[in-house]
Amino acid sequence: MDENESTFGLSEEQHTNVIIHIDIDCFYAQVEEIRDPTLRDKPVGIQQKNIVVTCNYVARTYGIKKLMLLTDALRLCPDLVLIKGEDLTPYRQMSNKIHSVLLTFTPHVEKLGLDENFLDVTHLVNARISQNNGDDLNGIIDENRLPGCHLFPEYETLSSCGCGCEKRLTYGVRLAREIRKKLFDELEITSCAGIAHNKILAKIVGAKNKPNKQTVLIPSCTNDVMIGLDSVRCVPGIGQKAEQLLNEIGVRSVKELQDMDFSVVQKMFGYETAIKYKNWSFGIDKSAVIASGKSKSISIEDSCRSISIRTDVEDKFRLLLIRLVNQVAEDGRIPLAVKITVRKYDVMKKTSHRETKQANILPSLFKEAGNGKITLVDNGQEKLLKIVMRLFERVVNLKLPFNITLLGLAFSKFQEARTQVSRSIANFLIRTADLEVQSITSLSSDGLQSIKNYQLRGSPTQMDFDTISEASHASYSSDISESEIEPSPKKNKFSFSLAKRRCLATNSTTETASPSKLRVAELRLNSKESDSADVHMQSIHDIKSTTTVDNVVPCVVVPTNRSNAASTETSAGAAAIVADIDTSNAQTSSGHAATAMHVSNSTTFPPIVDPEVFKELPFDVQEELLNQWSTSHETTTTTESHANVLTVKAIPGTKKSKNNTLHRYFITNN
DNA sequence: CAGCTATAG
DNA sequence: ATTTCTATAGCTG
Repeated sequence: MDENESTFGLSEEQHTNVIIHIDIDCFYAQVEEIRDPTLRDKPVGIQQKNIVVTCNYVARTYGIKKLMLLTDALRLCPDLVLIKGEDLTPYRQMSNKIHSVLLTFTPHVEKLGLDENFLDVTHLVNARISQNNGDDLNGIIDENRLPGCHLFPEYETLSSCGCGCEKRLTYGVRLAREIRKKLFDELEITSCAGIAHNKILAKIVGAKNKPNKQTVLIPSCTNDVMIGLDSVRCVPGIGQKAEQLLNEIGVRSVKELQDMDFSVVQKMFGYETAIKYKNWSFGIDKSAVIASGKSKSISIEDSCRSISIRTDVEDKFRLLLIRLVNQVAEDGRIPLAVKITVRKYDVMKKTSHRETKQANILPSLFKEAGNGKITLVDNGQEKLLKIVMRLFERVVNLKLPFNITLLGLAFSKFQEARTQVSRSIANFLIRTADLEVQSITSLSSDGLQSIKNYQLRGSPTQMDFDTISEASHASYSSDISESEIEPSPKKNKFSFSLAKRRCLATNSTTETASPSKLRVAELRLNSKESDSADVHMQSIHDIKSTTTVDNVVPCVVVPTNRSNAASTETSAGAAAIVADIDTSNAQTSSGHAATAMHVSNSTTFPPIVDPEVFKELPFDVQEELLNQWSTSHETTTTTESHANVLTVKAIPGTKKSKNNTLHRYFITNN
């Protein structure tokens, strides 16, 4: 079979899904018009620096376009009302409200920027079809005989492909109307919608009729839409670079991309990208609507003419930091990394070059502020600013002249705020266990997040949770001024091997009887697999598929996503692990502190918990902890320790032991 | 992992 | 004169 036909050919894709793309009309301008309704009949431009980034439709009648220079815009329209829009806070807030409204229809809502969303309404449509069997529908044409409702192509009398897509899309059209109506009724927001059987087509077709209109694509006319696009650049996902490359070999239209030899596309972009581009050119898009979760980073940046002295840099960073911390405070999660962005002035006509540096930061810089929000601790701002300036000095040599045209700050690696329980876990662990494990963060009941965040941080002393990170850090870093920066990954790796060596040594000499002195440093469980050989991360998937090692494998207890019934319906994996533990060993002199064990029937403890300590806790705390553990512990592994940690037999059953990266880690380190 | 690029709004 | 302010995914070392 010809690959071109089978993989990229026309009418390859099924029409079984119904996707709605929602695009808010002139988003920034609408937000401003809602704040000040007198703006509605005036030309309004949103200004960032000396650019009019967007404008309302009145302004567009003057010929004002997005990203137009301020001077050009004013020349076209001297009466243009300009609104400063450099701070995106009001737009972000409205964007969140919009997202919330959309979520009342379906959880399958994917954000694209502040003003666009994809909704996968397939399940809603199917539910309606099965409920009333389509009896209340007269078909897609009738459904579109309402103002603002369009077909693409407009003249088309529906030529059904016989797959039932007409009925599905008819309900999709109706849903889109309901969605847009709700946005208007509740938020006074007008929007455009595109309805189609995949994301790319929904987006493209939704732009056919604007503003405050909606358009549904007749699936059999997919190729008409694609061929009708002005250039390959109009295909969402094909950006400037790809367009330029394609133009260089004479490919400008979508049709020309369709007709390109696949091998040529592959040579230019690689196999995966070539497949995507080829498919897109035919209007085929197999990507799913991915529900947008919380943001993975929160950033802020400010461009400027030129900053050439250190104090100006520091002042700018301080202002950025204050604004950024406010955003993070609202978010409620605690960032574990900070990143700076610097754009140096250069006569580089190339891409506006940005340099970034990031450092890990300690969660103790933040504290809870109640109502799910957080704030900086008392001296947190100065400490952060110090870190930021140190990062800056890694980018810019202050002894040489410099010229900065943009500064940016970002927080990332978010962790759920410390809860009462995790605090108490940390506290009793620290005070009681001679095990030198200092903090366990985020043992929330949110399973997935727990997996990502569950980490054992190395730290040398027993102290109170809140002060420990600073003190602990002193031992990692010889540089005092760096004391708020978390050990970098390299340092972590370093300290880990150090710790390992130390515990081995300890072990073989005097302290054999005190195995819990093991320092577990920076054993992070990441949710993504990494293939690099020296990686010391272990994804939960790896662990789940960990198996079959015929001998003994090092393990660490990890939490995982579980239902609340976990204590009774213990998974096979967890049961196997617990059962395989040498319990006599566990309860006696060595290794008990790091051993998973049973308490009262089938409840499992994390290995680091001393049951004696546990019994001392208030009953409600006990209960909460047990509940959390039962919902979050499914699979079990433990660090190898040649005596410090009890070794546990691997889970028998699955077959991918070679892909066990944790296992590999120990092998490469031994 | 950190840092950079491409993409999108 | 590809500029503004963000956010994400993917590549590379």
